[in-house]
Amino acid sequence: MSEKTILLVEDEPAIREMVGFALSRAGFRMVEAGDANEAHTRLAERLPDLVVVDWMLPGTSGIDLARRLKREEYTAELPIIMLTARGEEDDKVGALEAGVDDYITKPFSPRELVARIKAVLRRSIPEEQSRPITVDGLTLDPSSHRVTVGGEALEMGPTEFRLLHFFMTHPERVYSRSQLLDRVWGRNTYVEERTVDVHILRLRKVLAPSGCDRFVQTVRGAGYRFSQQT
Amino acid sequence: MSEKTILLVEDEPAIREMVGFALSRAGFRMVEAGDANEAHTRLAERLPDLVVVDWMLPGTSGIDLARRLKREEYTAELPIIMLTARGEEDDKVGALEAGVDDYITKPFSPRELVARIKAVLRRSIPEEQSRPITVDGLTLDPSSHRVTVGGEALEMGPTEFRLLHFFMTHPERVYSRSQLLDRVWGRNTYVEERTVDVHILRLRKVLAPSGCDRFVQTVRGAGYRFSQQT
DNA sequence: GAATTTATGACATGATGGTGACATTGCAAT
DNA sequence: ATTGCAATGTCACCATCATGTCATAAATTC
Repeated sequence: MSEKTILLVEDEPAIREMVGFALSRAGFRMVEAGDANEAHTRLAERLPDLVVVDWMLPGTSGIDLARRLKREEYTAELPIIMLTARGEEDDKVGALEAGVDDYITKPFSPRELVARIKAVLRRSIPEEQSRPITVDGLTLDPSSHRVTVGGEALEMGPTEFRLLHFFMTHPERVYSRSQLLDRVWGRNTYVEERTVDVHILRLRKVLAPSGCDRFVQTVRGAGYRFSQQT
Repeated sequence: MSEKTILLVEDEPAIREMVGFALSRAGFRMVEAGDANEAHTRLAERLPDLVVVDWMLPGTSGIDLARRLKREEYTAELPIIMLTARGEEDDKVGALEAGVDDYITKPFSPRELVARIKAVLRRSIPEEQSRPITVDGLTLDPSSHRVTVGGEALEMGPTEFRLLHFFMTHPERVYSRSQLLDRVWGRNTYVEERTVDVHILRLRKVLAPSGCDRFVQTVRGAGYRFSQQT
């Protein structure tokens, strides 16, 4: 089994260190973020297998972060474990509403956290998100965050990766620029529609040498489409 | 794209003016209401594309208004953006519970409001109902925005596509040029009736190689018809 | 054959998408 | 701090495409 990646969103360095130690000893790779903003940056770069979020965070609270993650298509399936303060019943209710998979009450032992992580990972179907997708030689593997064509790896930016990922999981269908912004960039981002063009261009440039750019098709007046047919 | 109408429910004239200016500059039409009652009157007259409601209103509060709108079938699908006071966490929770689509914390910049409005409008575009339609080998698939005959893709302009789409969903019936203009071009477009002829011609040219142009029939003195029969 | 209606080719104009360049930002290495 | 770098969003410019209109040819009706 490949090494699982855990994203820890926690502002206290002491807890970060403790959890980090426990996770690495348990064979997990850990990515850290000090607040919700940083968490989004990390998520855009590479999707972890699970997120551990502290309830109390500077700026956007952990619960808001969790809600946002569940709302975005790209991160909706991501399991979340929340760290809550002792005995805050309200927290639990809120957390469950936000679609959190499990929560741990502070103070907790590293051992318990690891156990819960394993339990959540076990029950969440890893296939759904991380199975590689192949279209006519072009393979995208979400778990290793890699795109290959004929064994050759392709280099691209995070946004292009997410764009291609979305396309390959939703082929043979036109998406307007607006829809792509919603579903690839996220609902709370406000960027120009034409920005989509530029990223389509960048994606095509990467795919061009292998000829796979033929899958990324312009539908004039409607948007873009990922299709195997000409 | 047609001009979108925004209903602003806000009691403070200063904010009304500011928002009004920002909206008109962004190409929106704005309708104003000072309280919940007035809002209902405006809604009865004409349904806007989106409602912006202040949390604090004289009489019925904004949150109650939002709840009411979501409860009524006529307005249930209407996107709502709520203006909340600074940092009132309770507001956010209540707003989300009431089915509000987004909320902005005062003070806000007009620019941000416009951005949010656009984002909400973007996401609330209903998924176009889209089952592929086939008539004797000729298939039109709205979701992939593609026309094929015997697996072979046909290329055509957006207007021809819409025209064919309309025809295939309304077969065996004659439509006059003005009816076609209304239903394919839109109610408030002003083009020559003869223009229809030209697009019929263009559509036929695309369909001709496969012989499918036989479906597009001229009914002299009446208009055009899409029919499987000769 | 004259009148009416439709088909068709050509064309100006506007809309749309592709593309290179650039400013900005955040991060990593120095 | 400073520098370098990669990613990203925005813009301006250009090529191409789509559209509406017209003039004229062809077809149909009387």
